Amino acid sequence: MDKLPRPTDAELAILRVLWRRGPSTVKQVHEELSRRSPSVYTTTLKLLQIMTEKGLVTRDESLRAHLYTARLPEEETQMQLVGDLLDRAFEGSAGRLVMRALSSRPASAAELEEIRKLLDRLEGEKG
Amino acid sequence: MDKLPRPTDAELAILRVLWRRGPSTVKQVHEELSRRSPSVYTTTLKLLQIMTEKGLVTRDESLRAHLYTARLPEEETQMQLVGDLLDRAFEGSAGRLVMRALSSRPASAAELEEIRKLLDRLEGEKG
DNA sequence: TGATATCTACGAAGCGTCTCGTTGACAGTA
DNA sequence: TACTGTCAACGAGACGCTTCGTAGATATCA
Repeated sequence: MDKLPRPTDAELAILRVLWRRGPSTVKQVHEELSRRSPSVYTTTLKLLQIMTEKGLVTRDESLRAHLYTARLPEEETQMQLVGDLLDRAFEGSAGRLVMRALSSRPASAAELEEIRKLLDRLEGEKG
Repeated sequence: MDKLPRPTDAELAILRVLWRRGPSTVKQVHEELSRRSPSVYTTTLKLLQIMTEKGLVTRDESLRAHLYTARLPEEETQMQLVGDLLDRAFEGSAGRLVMRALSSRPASAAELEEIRKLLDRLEGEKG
């Protein structure tokens, strides 16, 4: 039953807050978001309601201030988003996406090392 | 003057056709798209008109059947899209995006090798 | 010339996203 | 009880995306 829709930009911003903070009230999410760009409380509320309908978040109504939680962990959503972009713009080729990512942004030496290890592991599997 | 907007899904599908075929008429783009999912000619036309307004494509009107061309090459658009995703879902960390991409889709041995070479080059630059 | 095919242009409609104002429920406090 | 603050719910409006129907211009051909 569970094909969750791709989150929109505004929804993703909310998910980032929920991943960082864990279960949060509308007020908490709103304060976090308003720190970067001021907005109105009810906008955040409305988005969380829509996200609940879509299944992107779950809601605990046992307290007066409802608690919202991201339904999928950050890693899973990231994989979904990357897979999506892969199909839409890279004809499914992960290799080319990686090339573009590494060319467009510098990665730290530690990250590069980690990627190298992942490559070793992947090539080992094929081996 | 040139901050082009991020192309939508339908727009990206059209851009893919233009990158593959080069300058094309509405009819050619539409036939290519309809192969995968049937649609109406004027839908493709309307999208190309909007994309012209946005600057995503340019139009050569010298012939009766106008010729549309992608304004940016595929590589550049791909870098823009990856950078966008990086900011929206990976807090700017290219390393983590690469990890997710490689974990979520198998890459060919040749691609892995190419990535390895890129890593060598990048680490060489850092010295 | 007149009929037909091929194009572009235009506008509207359905839908989703995002924002915001208003209302009403509920708790705490004087 | 009355006042105040906090919260969710609801609905409307603006905008963008996508689709499509229709109209009008232009070429082709009998």
